[in-house]
Parts: sequence; C-alpha cells; structure tokens
Amino acid sequence: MADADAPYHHGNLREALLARAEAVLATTGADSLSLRALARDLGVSHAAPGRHFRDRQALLDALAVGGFTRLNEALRAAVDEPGPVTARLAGLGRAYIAFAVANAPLLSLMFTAKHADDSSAELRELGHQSLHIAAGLVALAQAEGVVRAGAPDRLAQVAFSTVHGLAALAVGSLLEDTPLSEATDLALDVLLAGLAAPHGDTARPEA
Amino acid sequence: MADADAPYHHGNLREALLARAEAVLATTGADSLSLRALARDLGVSHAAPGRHFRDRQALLDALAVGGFTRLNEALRAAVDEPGPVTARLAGLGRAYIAFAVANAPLLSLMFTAKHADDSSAELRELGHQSLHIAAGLVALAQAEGVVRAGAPDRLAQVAFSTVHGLAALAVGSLLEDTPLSEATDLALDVLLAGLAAPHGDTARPEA
DNA sequence: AAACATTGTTGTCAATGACAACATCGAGCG
DNA sequence: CGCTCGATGTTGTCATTGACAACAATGTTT
Repeated sequence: MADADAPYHHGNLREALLARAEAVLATTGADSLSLRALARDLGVSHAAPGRHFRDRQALLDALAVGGFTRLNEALRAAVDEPGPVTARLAGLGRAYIAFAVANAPLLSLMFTAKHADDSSAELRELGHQSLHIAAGLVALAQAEGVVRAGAPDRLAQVAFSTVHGLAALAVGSLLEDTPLSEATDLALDVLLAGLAAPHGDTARPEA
Repeated sequence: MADADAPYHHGNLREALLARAEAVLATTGADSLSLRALARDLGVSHAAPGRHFRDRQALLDALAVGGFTRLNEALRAAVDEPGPVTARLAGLGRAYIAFAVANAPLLSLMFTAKHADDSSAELRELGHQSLHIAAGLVALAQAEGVVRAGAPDRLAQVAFSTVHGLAALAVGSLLEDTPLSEATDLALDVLLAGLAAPHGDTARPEA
C-alpha cells in the first residue's frame, strides 16, 4: 500500500496542502476542493489535513490570506515603479486586474465573506492594506495636483471598485468580444479623468 | 408519516423549490443549499427535486436566471425614471448597487461562471442585456452632450464595472466605516465626471 | 379505457466532512 | 539513558449529500 520509504510524518504537510489546494483551486474551482482528495494527492490519510486545518473553511481562509499577501506584494511593486504619478496609478490598476484575472477563483475566495470570525479579522485587515496601498498613491497624486481633493481612502475605494468590477466582468464573460486590454485602457482613462476633475455636482441633481 | 391530505403530486414543486431555494440562499448562502434539505422543507421525498433540476447546478443556474431577470427589470425601471440624463445615469447606478447589496449571494451566483454550457448561454445573454440597458442610457447622454464620444457599450462596461466593484467592496466589508451611501455618491461623481471629460491621455504615459 | 408522459417515492451507492480512538515520531526532562 | 508528552498521522466510523435506478401514482391523449 504505502511506499516503504515513506516516513510516517510528512514533514511539511501544511505547506504541501496549501500548494496543492491552490493548484486545484486554480484549475477546477473552490467547490471541487475536497480535503480527502488533497490527502490522496499527497499520499497521506484522509484525516491528516484535519491536523492542520480545523475544517474545510479554515483551509479556504488560509488560501485567501495567502492570496491577499501576494496581491499586496504585487500592488506594492506596482506603486514602487518609477515614472509620473498618473502612470503609476494606471499601472496599479493594471496590476490589480492582471492579478484578478490570473487568480479568479482565488480572488473570489478572498472576497467571499463567509469566513470564521477570527480569520475574518485577518482577511479584512489584509484587504484594507490593499486599499491603503492605493490610498498612498492617491495622496501622492493629490500632492502633485493630478487628483482632486478629498479623503485619499475614499478615492482609493472608488479606484478599487472600478478595477475590481472590471475584472469581475472579464471573468464572468460579460465583456462580450471587447479585449480586456482595451476595456482596461478605457476604464483607467475614465477613472483618472474622473479623479482629476474637481468635485462637481454632476451626479447630484440637487434633489 | 405523510399528511393524510397531502396529494401525491405537489402541483407546483418547481416554483416552490425555487422560492425556497432563494430564501435559503439569501440567509445561509449558496454552499449550504442542499437539494435534500429543500425537499424536506417542502415535504416531498429526497429525490423529487431531481425531476425538475438535472442536478444541483441546474437549480443554481435557474436561480441565477431569475436574478438577472429581476435585476434587468429594476435597471429598466431606473432608466425609465423621469429627469435629466445625468440624474438617470446616477439613478441607474444606485439601482444596481441597491440590488447587489440586497441580493449579494444571488449576485455572486449570477456572476460565477461555472454554469453548464447551455444555461451559460442564457445567462450570458441576460448579463449582456444588463449592459445593453446601460448602454442605451449612455447613448442618450452622449446625444445630450454630457458624456464623451465613444462606443456606448464600451462606456457602459466601465460604468458597470464601477458600481459592480463598489457593491463587491461593500459586501466584502472592505469599505471600513465608510457608509455605503457616501461611497456611492463619490463613486458616481467620479464616474460621471470621467465619462463627461473628453478623451484625454491621462492614463497613457505615451509609452 | 388504455397506453403514455409526468411527477413523486423508495432504495441504494459512493464521496465527503467531521470526529474519536489509536499509533508513531521527536523533543525535552528525570 | 529512558520516560513522558505533545505534535502529527492513521484507521474506523457516522451522518449528510448528490446522483441514479426501479417503482408508483397521477393526468393526458387517443
């Protein structure tokens, strides 16, 4: 049955589970992620994963944490690129969209709010970090006068919404035949133009 | 066991299943939606749902179809409101966000692209209708000169992205303590300002 | 009324998550 | 040096579930 030279203890089962889980997640989706299947893939018994993750949701939460961590790294890298602020803002948006479409099921996990309360706190914190990274660049852009006045966090939320929503549309096959790159260009152009414009009353019909 | 006066045939099991499923979806989420539990709730046998839905996913697809149908009704109603075009554009955005936050799990179902190929076609079509509704209003706004030139469908995609993304942030508890109404106001203001501005090269660093 | 399609029922199976009880390993302590 | 103990893994088991097959009841069509 078992390999003769297989040690009783795996040695790094937790990491191996996460790695394998992420691969499965990316290919067949979160719903078809089974703890027992993971155990089989790694050659351990069906209950072994339970030693590292309280339940299935705990595994998914851990994946989400890893996803946010990598996302934030990517966002920070984009922010640190050289160049004018507007270009860096656009680059940040492109970085987010690139991550989102390349890790669609993972992103869905990251934003799905059915996590246990404890890991939920960590996930919220990581998500807020993402927004905070964007807010920092927004503040910089304000200092240079290319973005309207206003709370940077609030404006970052708007920017985040745009790119997150666009990624969602792309993943959901709702962009019809529009190439994602073109949709991205237009969305960033509209977004940056809107952020640049001074606060107007266009949206408020003074009702 | 069974009620004596219970007829052998339910009479309207399909609709009853969908109604009950939607209630469960709204309260406990899609993951905890079990065909057998639905059957129990409705007092039918555990295999009865199978007569109306090939499998669990078929039920979820049907829910998604219903969701898109209701969403499109709400969007059309918003478009048909009287008033200036910009106000109607903002109203359309608010209508979307209202639907999204009031039906978060359903919306997630609607955008999750793991549907069987046949219902996937219907869902994509309904999703495109949503975008088309927005595109119509964008075209009208262009005629009145309050929205920049460009393909209305493309601009509608951008608008859709913004509100969809904002709803996602709100549902995911990533708005921190920002009230959704305020975030919505700001997002719509930025969006409409960006749509109004003539096509600039803000986002393209002439690379 | 007799065949037939529709709808519902019972029975069953494999997969899964969760848990309990036990086994193995390694680290620290007497 | 040997012991104990905690961490990690295993086997066994249970309830739940989705899916399917075989059968039963109902309504419809001819």
